[in-house]
Amino acid sequence: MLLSRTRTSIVDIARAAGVSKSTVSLVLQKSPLVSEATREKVNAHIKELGYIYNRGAANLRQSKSKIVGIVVNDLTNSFFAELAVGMDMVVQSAGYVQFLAHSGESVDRQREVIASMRENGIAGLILSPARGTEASDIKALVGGDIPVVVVVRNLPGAKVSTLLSDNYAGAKAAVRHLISLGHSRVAFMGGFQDTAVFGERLRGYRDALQDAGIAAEEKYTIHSAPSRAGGVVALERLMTIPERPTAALCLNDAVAFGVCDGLRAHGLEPGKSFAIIGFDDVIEAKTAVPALTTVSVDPQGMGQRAAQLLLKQINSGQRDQEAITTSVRLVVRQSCGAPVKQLEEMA
Amino acid sequence: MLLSRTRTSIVDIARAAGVSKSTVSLVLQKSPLVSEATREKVNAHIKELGYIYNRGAANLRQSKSKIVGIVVNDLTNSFFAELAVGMDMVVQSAGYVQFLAHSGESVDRQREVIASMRENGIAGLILSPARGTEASDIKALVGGDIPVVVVVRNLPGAKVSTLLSDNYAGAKAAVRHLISLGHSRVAFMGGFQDTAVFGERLRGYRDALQDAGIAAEEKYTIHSAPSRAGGVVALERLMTIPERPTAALCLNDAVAFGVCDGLRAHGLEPGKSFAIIGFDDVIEAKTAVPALTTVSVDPQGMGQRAAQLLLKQINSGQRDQEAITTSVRLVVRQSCGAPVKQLEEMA
DNA sequence: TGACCTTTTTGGAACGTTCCAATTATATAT
DNA sequence: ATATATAATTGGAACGTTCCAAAAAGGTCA
Repeated sequence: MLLSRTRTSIVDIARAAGVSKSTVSLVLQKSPLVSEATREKVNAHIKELGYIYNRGAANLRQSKSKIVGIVVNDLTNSFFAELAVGMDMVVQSAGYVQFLAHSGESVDRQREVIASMRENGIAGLILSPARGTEASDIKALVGGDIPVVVVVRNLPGAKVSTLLSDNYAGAKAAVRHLISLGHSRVAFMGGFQDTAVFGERLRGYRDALQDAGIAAEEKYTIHSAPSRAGGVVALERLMTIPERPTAALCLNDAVAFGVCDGLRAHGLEPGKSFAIIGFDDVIEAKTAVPALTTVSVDPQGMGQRAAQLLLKQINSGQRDQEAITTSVRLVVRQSCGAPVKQLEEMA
Repeated sequence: MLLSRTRTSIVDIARAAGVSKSTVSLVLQKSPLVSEATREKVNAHIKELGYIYNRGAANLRQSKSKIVGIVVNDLTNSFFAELAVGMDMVVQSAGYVQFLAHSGESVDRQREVIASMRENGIAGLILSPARGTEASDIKALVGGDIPVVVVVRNLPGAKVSTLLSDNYAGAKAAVRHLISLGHSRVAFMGGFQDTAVFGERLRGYRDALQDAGIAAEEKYTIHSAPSRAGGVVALERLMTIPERPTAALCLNDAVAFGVCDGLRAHGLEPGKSFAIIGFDDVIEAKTAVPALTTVSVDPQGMGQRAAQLLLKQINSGQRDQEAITTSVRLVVRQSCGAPVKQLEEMA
């Protein structure tokens, strides 16, 4: 708990170098006011005494900080881990540090950790909200005092900036591609219906079918946990329905992998017996066998943009909300790939 | 950058409640010295004015903090992400917050971020070192001022506490199991030889062979990046060698999955045509097809233990180093599973 | 030399808290 | 009522910085 017996401060250096603490402060700030000679002398003593700048004291004096808070709903999901890494990159390069915490989809935990971050003086917050977060929750936590950027999951009604991927367009493009390959019985697999992401992707899926004059069968939409295990479960469900689909758009890549697992367990070959498209383009997507056709979201790039947006707002002091949707693109690989004739035969 | 026009402080509350700032401070600390009546009065004003405790100011006064630093070499690797989540859990529950950063295996970045954390007043540090980190590096950064716990990767010579998994025993058990299934040509796949983890697991692999009276063939040790993509590459290499092995212990699960991918690309069936054992037991291991036999390390539990160890040292002020190795266990699933006779035929 | 300008340096107040010693209020015993 | 113990409250210094106004140190020029 003790930070040190009492760590060496600016006045220790001042005393050692025979100058005033103000001068040492100026040296630390690389002010041009101080003469070359004293600057060197002071720097020598700084090095010698192993001085460590106390940014907390400076923050107190200046009523500002170079700390941002990042709260992510699930760090064990590699999509969000990549997102966090992207943020980390730009935050670090800007000379800031981050409190980075994992809410584990718990709004309680999220509330606590945001409160704690605020007490510790963050200058801004990036939030990938836990499932079930209300717009009013964050208003209560950060009442417009600091800029907030909400990413990935929309929080309708919250007076904050948002950075979302274009879920609707991505899903639509994916399903259009499946249709162009000749599929007409296309499922939408995975996810819980209470999330905004699910809703947007489902809408894209439906509209693509409708545009092609295909009626969207209710039974072809199969809910499950948005995870690999959930994908396995969803596939089991799918196998039981009559007029079984020949292709599926999955809520995300994790579900898609689970569906692949499930197909194999049934002796079916993903990409040959059944066409699959994922969503997110996690790193494993391209090395998996078969390589996963998916909608690429570039989570790392998204994290970078989110952090840039936040830093911009911090530095400009501007608090007006900005809503950005980042474009996505369909990456065609093997999992959707076989000629459709063959698929029809096997179904 | 601005934390607020000037956020409401303890004296604002004091003024509003008609008491002294000292009293407000006592209320905040839940001191029994203050009477019930004034406590309620003060708390009411705290709520009304939307007061936010300034922990930075308190830290300054007390020369201590409730912040820990966590630096992880690669957050996009789900093993390390789980590790971080484990730490997050106990850190948060203890009322601390964490600076959590990703070094991306760069020692430069690692150095910078640790320096930055120190300036921001961390009370302790947990480090999963970037590849190539020297013991002297961390001595330079934290000269015994604060407790440090090094996890996962050993840093021989560093005067810090360490928490490592029992790589040697795990690898040995895995190979012993393969031998008991009848395999005699066993490969060790993946990883770079300059890391401590690689060395320890390799040693376990060799000793298990030796104990069984099998000579360890040099050519059966195949280096590659410790990733899924690396596993694919390693398998390609393996396919070219004469007297091809019938089984392999992989450096970690990521490599093992890559090897599975590679086998499939060659029309071979992991677990049937070739036995595979991974290391780490990441979440996907049990849902993959075939389910991966692996050495379970429980990264989340390890993260928890690491955080507990650090907090203990912070609170006790003790700085003597403690070296813990956490035990591991072999989890037998399908990927190593088929009867050996069949494997021999196919090889 | 003194007057003036420029370059460097410097005390001291302030940021929001804690903590100590000292003070004031309240209760209890005589 | 006074004395005394106990409970509750308080002012002010301190933590390590920054920043302002002001002072000191050098130069230049008449």
